[in-house]
Amino acid sequence: MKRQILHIDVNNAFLSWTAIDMLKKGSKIDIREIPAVIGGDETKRSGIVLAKSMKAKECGVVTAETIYQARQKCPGLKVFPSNFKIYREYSNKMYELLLQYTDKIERFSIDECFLDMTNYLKGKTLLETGKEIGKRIKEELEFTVNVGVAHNKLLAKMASDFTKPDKVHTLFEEEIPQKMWPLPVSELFMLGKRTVPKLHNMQIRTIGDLAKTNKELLAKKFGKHGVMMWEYANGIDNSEVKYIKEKPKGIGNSVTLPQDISNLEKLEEILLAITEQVTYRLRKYNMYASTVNVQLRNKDFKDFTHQKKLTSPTSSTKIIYQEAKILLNQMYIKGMPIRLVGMRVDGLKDTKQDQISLFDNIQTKETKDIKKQENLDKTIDKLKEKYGYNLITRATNLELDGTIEFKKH
DNA sequence: TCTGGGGTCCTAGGACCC
DNA sequence: TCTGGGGTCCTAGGACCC
Repeated sequence: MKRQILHIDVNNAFLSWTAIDMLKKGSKIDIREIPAVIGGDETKRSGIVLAKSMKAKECGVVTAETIYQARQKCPGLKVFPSNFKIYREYSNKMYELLLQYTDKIERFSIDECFLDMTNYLKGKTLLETGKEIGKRIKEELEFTVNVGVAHNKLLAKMASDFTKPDKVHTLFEEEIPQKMWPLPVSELFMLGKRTVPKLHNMQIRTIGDLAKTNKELLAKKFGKHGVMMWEYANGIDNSEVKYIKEKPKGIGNSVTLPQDISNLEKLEEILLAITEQVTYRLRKYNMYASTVNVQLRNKDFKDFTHQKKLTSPTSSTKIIYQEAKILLNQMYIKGMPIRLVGMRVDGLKDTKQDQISLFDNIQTKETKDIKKQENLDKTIDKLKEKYGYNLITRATNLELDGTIEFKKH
């Protein structure tokens, strides 16, 4: 039995949602109707395009390019800041609406959902249901979406990416040669800027070319990735709609610094601030990390990472920071100008799984200290929740003078 | 005033063990 | 004097997504 899958993709999500928010607050202009982008702050060296209006797109503005480049293409371009708090609200509103159709919804990102409509169609066709959803979102939530209609996730996602905005497209198996194969191979999901040139060298230019390429050849050249791209090009995808929210496998935070820093002590302060944010989120999940990873990016955009597996999983800020600091010191070459500092924890577990349980009531001084530290962390967390994240930080963070901006979760 | 931040998954090489 | 090979764990880096 064929599965019935819909993919819902909000058109220019960040820009549309900002536009609605501005209108609600009395703005006279709808930024969806002018050349506009949502972008980072150039003075903080994070000036890239996160979303663009149709008018900006017509100038040739693309997502993820610099605001500087976008302005060259589009003089008079208006730039607006992002606001993730309101994006989450609109994302949730859409999710609530979609729940009226099926409870098998995978929130693929803040602005994309997969719906498994198998056994939920109530006499309507999948296409009719997709159209109804698009219409209702437009009428009730005042933004538009593209809907992809297919029998697996890959094809639904490819379909929702056809012409935009406010469109519903089908991509059933028999439509693959006509609708998908003529597209440039770069349009295929999971083919990025590194792989596409390699395919071009093999004279593979369209998705159809890729579909007709020998699978074993691709497997030999690209490994698992090669098998996957061949299957995708042929419309094969058996993956399930993951409607049960999965626990995170890792949590990380990184900051691009307003200016390059070549001072180790300053880098350590920043690392501490980032670590506190990461371990706070870790404790909110009631999880424990088994590896610590530190990332540096130098002024030439070269990335360095060092990681270390811990002897036992922990959520303690102190222990994780101790490890992170060692990694930073191992990695940092004296005098190197650093553009970005990041840290993340991986190998997240629900329990500490350490030796305490094996040895029953025997508690060493060390395990008592860990317990003490974790209780202190929890107390600080509660204060942060009560008085706001920015007010409660360790003394050393105060010297940072606002260089680190925390997101509230 | 050129290039974000948060994720997941994969690969390759070295260490180590039997 | 000849100098294995398979398996697993750990680490660094890379590719891709939104």
